[in-house]
Amino acid sequence: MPNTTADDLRRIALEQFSTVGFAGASLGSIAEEAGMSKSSVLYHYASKEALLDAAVTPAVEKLHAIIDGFAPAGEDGHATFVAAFVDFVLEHGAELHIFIGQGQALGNVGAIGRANQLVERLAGLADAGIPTVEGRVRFGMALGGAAYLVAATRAFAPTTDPVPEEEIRSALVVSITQLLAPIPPAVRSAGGEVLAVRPLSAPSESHTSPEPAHAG
Amino acid sequence: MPNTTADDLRRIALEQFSTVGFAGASLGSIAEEAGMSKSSVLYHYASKEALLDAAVTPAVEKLHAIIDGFAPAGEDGHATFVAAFVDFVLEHGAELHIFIGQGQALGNVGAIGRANQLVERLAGLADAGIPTVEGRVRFGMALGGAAYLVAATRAFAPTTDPVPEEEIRSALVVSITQLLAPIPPAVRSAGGEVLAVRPLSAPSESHTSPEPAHAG
DNA sequence: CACTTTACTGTCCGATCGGTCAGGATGCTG
DNA sequence: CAGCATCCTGACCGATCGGACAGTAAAGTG
Repeated sequence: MPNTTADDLRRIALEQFSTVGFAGASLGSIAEEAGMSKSSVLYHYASKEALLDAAVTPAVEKLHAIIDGFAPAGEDGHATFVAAFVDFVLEHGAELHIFIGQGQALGNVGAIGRANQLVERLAGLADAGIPTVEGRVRFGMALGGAAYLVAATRAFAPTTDPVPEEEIRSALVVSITQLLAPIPPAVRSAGGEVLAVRPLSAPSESHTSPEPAHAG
Repeated sequence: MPNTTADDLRRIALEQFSTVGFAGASLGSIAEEAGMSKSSVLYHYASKEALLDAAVTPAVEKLHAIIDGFAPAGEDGHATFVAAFVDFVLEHGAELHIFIGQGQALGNVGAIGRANQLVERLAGLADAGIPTVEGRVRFGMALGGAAYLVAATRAFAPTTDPVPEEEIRSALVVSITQLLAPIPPAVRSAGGEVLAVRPLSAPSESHTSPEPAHAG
């Protein structure tokens, strides 16, 4: 039953919080877009913060599951993790935009605080599992870059002509996988030049397949 | 003369706009941190928006110069551009955080509107100069990822132990350069697997040098 | 000295915000 | 029918915000 009034409000609030910020969006504007009064919004959600929490919680839980799935790294070269993460980014660009831009200021809101912890945990996993600073930078660039790319695409979408999502998805999977693949020190010159990276360990079908991988 | 009251205000405002958002920061809180009254802030800057504009303008102009320098792509494989961009990202993380998180909502403010145009122009250059969607995704991931990485590092800095900036700088330069280097279709398998990337064209000293490249 | 400029302040104002509250309409249930 | 829960509303309140304005203290400047 995803078509209730409460879900409409969550959806609308999510978009407004993402575009104009939590402080910038007002209960009145959310109510207006939903075609109801401010009082009605406060009937469904006890407060503005409760609305934000509800709007963001599903994405946070999904992200939690994805990061849980990251721990056993190895075997398939993060292929499952990357696919799940890319799907997540493509589906929850608005929430990511909120985490990135306002996570610091809104950390006292339950779900956002949890999202911050997830980011820190992911950073901790990277610190523990990736020996070099360059590797960790690549890790952060890959994940953060994907998040930013989707957020920016959302922001500037009306200007540029649309690119099929599947194409973006596979490009993201390929690029992230490449960035996550460790660079063997042997193939780097003394000056630090990257001379080669090892081939992707993911099978060629993995980023050609039209169906997304589901994480939750 | 960068130590005037007006510059203090710009600095304080920039940090608050970045962390709690433009709508979330108040002239009162900025005045308080500056040790003066709200009226005094409005004496130096005609309005809150004017303060934002002044706080962000130097970074926008620097970014403008950097992007101008991108147009003649080729020769050194974007090495100059990448070095300048990385320096910019490291120096102006707060402004980038504002552009990323609030550029959409604050586009009516002059400098931020110009920043948005710069992003669109950069995207346009990528669209025109990079034939494949994957290449454009890599381009966006490289630049956006670097920006996000620095912004996130700023946000979560107090938790993690500091990494020398030079190390991050060189890692960013290496990774971005690699992402910007086109993937010759020849060395890719039929399934799309990346089998190799061409070596960096930048000399090995370029990302080992302790002095940053200056763009303006 | 008088005069002007610079830097700054307290007070006030209208607007907007999040949130409370009492009540209206509708529909289900006995 | 009465009784009750669900959904929604307008009116209202205190707080906060950006900003206008008159005025003041200090520092030049003739």
